[in-house]
Order: sequence, then structure tokens, then C-alpha cells
Amino acid sequence: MPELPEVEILVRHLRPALRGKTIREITVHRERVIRPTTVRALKQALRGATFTGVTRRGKFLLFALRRKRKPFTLLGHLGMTGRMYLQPAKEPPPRHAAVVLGLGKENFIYEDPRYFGRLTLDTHTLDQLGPEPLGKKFSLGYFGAGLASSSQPIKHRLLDQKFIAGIGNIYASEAMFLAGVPPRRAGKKLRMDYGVRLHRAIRHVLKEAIRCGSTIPLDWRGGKGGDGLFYYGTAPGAGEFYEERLNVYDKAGQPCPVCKTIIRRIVQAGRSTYYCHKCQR
DNA sequence: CACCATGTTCCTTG
DNA sequence: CCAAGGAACATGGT
Repeated sequence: MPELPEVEILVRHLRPALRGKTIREITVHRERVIRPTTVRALKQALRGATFTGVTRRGKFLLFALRRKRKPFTLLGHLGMTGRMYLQPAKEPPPRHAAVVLGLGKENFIYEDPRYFGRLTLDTHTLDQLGPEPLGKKFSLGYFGAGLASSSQPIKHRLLDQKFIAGIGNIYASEAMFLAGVPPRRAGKKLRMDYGVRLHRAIRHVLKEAIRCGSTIPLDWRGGKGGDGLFYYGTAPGAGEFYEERLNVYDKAGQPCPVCKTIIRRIVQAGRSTYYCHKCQR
């Protein structure tokens, strides 16, 4: 589920749910998700620490904590299949629980069937992230210069987290469609008027996804009477959102919603790109 | 069995 | 040093 909008929605739910809660127990089921932090170091840092806030940077979650008056950050990433949520401590952790933090009556669960995500004390990777696409530093000038200096295909550029933090495979295709930009065009060969359109489209698709609570099917199951417990995952009845909101992603073989041309799927840098050959040229 | 998957990181080659 | 391409990671869905 996780691109920038999904992480943003998750952060907004986790922030009030975690604030003020103290970690009493730490269980690491998969050491690879905490690397390079060791189990010993993680336990030493987290035991007795209290959550003071949750923020986002690109697709990363930043858990602000304080222990013995000293503030520090725990960094989270959902990879492809990660989920983070609270559940009653009496319920058994899910099959693919990677890390479980005991908070008293509740457990903070980080589960991830593929274990591609992270929950670590090492925040070094944040230094390399580019600007937030919805922030001030992602200016038209920055974006235009970043494209003009690159011979890489536009699609490839959009996924480069050092250039822009938070765009993933779904919203890259969607933004290019809205802007009428051909995915294989080299950055430096894109006409500036299309650069302007793409810049606007990126912000638009991300904002819309956030506004909808996400374009991807997901649902928050409030516990009994909205007590802060919730569930991050697919919603049985959310299919309609998905169909309506996404124009091209995963729509190969289906008609373009604008011109009815059949949507194509190509592979770039080992990943699928979906586009309308007629609208994007 | 085959192929695909919302992401990052590492390694090789040029 | 950089860029490009591919594999690896690990599991589940179709």
C-alpha cells in the first residue's frame, strides 16, 4: 500500500494513537528489518521510551521518542507489503509479524510478509532524500532543472528518491498520464510546457490520494467505538474507489478513460509502466 | 508451473 | 567518480 499518500494517512492515524505511550517490551521476529541496528541496541534504546510524535519523510515514518529526557528517532519503512497498527495485547500477533512493541494494553505491530521494510534506529538514509513533492522546495525551477540535466527516461526520474521523495510506481504512471507525458522520453528532451504540466500533475495526484484517504483500497477499522485501535489493509468494499480513481495503473488492455485507446504496459528499469500511447506523446 | 506485485539496496559492467 | 542494468530480498495472489 505504501507510497507517499498511504504513508501520510498512516502517520495521521498513528500519531494520536501512539502519543504518550511507553514501550515496555520489544520482540524482534525478523532481525533483517531492523538492520543495521542490533536486537540488543534496539531493546536498550526502546525499553522505557515514550512516543512523542509521528511524522513522515517521503515514504519513511519517523517515530519521535523520548527516554530519560533524551529525544531520539525510530525510522520506519513499509517496503512493499508492510503494515503498522495497534491491536489489543491479548490478541496473537499476525503470522508475519516482524517487530512487536508492547505498550501495555496494546501492541504496536509491524508486520510484513516480504520483510522488505524497516524499523530501525539508523536514520542515515534520510540524508539522501530529495525534497517533499508537496513542499516548498519542490519548486518548478528545481523540477525543471532536474529533468533538463538528465538523459534518463522521465519515469525513471520520478522514482528516484534522491530527486523527489515519495513518488512510487503507481503515482508515477498516474501523474504522467494526467500531464500527457510519454514515460520513455528523456528528461532533457521534455518540452518545458510539459514539465510544468507534470509538476502540477504530481502534486495533484498525491494531494487527491491523500484527500481520499488513499486511492489504493485500504480501510481503517476503528476498534470498539473509535478507541484508537485500527487496521491498515484492504477494504472489502473499496474496489470502486480503486476503479474510479486510477486512470492507467494496472489497466493494460483496457480503454483509456479519455480517448478509448488501449492502455499499454511496458517495463522500465524492471518495473511496469502503464500509459496511453495516444494521450502521452 | 509461470508470472506478477505499492520498494530499496547491492553488485557488476561499462 | 558516475550511469545503467540486473539480481537479491521473501511471500502471496492470480
